[in-house]
Amino acid sequence: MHWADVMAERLSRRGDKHVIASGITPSGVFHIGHLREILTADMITRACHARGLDAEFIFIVDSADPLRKVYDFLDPEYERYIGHQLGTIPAPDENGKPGDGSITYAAHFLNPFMEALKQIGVEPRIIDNLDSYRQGEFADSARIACENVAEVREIIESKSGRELPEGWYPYNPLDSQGCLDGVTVTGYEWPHVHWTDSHGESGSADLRKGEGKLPWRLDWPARWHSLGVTFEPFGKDHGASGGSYSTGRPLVQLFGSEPPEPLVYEWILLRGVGAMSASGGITVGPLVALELVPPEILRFLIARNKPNKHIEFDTGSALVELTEEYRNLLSNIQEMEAEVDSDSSKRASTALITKKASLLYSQVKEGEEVNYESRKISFRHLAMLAQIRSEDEDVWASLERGGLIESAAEAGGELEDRLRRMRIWLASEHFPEPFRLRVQSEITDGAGEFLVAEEHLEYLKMLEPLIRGCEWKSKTINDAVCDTARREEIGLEVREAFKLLYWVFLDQNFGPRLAPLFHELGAELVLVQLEKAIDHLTI
RNA sequence: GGGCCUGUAGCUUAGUCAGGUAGAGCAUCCGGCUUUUAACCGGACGGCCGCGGGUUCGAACCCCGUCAGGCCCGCCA
Repeated sequence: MHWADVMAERLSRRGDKHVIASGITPSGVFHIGHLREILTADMITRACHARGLDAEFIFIVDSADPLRKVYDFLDPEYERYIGHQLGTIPAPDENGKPGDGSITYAAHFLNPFMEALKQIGVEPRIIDNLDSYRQGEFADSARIACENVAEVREIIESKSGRELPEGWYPYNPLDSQGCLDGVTVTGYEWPHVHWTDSHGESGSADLRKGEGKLPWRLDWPARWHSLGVTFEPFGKDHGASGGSYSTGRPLVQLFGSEPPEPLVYEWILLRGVGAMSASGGITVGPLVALELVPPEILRFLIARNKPNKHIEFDTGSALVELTEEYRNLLSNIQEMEAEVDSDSSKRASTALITKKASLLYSQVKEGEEVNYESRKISFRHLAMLAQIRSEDEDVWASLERGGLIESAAEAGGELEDRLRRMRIWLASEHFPEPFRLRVQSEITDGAGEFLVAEEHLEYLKMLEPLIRGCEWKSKTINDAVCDTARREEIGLEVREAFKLLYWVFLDQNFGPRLAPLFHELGAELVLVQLEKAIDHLTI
């Protein structure tokens, strides 16, 4: 069974109504790792729906979290906002300096991510944590915490094995400047927490009005309590024994609710770099990846990997492999289905069911049939066409000739979208070099090693005038290349001729159809390079 | 110190929760196709399932131990 279905099954034993939560702090640029959090929750929500459960997916934005430090991408001016809540401070401008405040720090980083989520088919109910505080959603939990300080302290200290500092209090009031740091709680009397701050000011925070917040280890269970969360996936940082999930369990019970079902997921690692970090600036944004491949590929990245496996990712070869695997699965799944039936092993049928589910959960629209349209056209093929054909029409024509599509009309929609993204990928730094056609303007060492035989020179000498004189069409170019090789006085195998030309033009002994490539390169460029090859052999 | 996750073919891995002959993709090699879509089709090669014990008629799977890698217990998904 697919991991999302396994989880949904477990949830169905718990009840029929579920609130599936997911939360992220918008402290910096969102990255692919955050996508795992969201998509894990999204897919399990869908799996719940598939088995008739009433499940709602909510995405909690931690806008109430304070700025911890001045990250590398921020100007030192942000020093004065440390300890201030992300939903109350200004977004950085393009230089990392605090902006004019027309958009908050939290919204600045959240908005592009929301756009990516929309494209990727995830539309959760958004809950702004700062708003929740201001609307008093946490008042109940905060009151219980403040009335049971010793017990809360005991739970956290015993579970985490960590000693809390002397003045620790289960509620952090905002100080006179709106900062959460350096505030000392001096007393509590519902609904107020009294405090003094580092500026010598003192005051009272109303628990019902968001004049402060719960520290993380209480904030989390308080959300579970107020929203009735029954399931939440979280990164392994929270999952360790003594981590915030294990202290959250008894705390949410203290608030009067049952803890949600957990699911710990592993990190996505940037190949050759390590873990991604929003605050450390090592990221691949979901929007960047979305520019390069269709959204179902990114969903597939999450769907095909079990949550407890780490994922190695990059925007080059890893994306290519993923794209190819998706396509291969599309073209094989129906065949596999036909083969796997009653007489198959349990193993084979389990594998099939899991793979089908991976495809299903990769579809952008929930419940939509798997789209098989693009299965015949591989990444390699499309990448090659996109490189030698600058006009989309020519790409469609080529696909049509190859029998990969019925007609150019079929190219609309998804294929057109794929090609568009492929062109962006090609133009970017992310495109993997081995797939890039490297059209040569000199005779490379590799080509030089190949170009040794007398026939090679004869062939090129005879080809050159034909190329020069022929009508610049793929057909005539191709005829010139092949007919020349076949002439008796040359006696070169056609295959050998192609190899020769691939070496001269691409520095490798194979390549895409040569004639369209020449056509695309233009007569002038082709002739210059041919002459260089002739010169090389003549010396 | 405490805990979590991972370890299966050269690489990526499925199968572990419900024990029943170890599967796939990529790569490699061979063959087919040959006015060649680095395509496509067919085949081969390749695994003491980290290691040691135990339970069982039977273990990649369950139990105990052990080694290795990654990570957490400081609010980085």
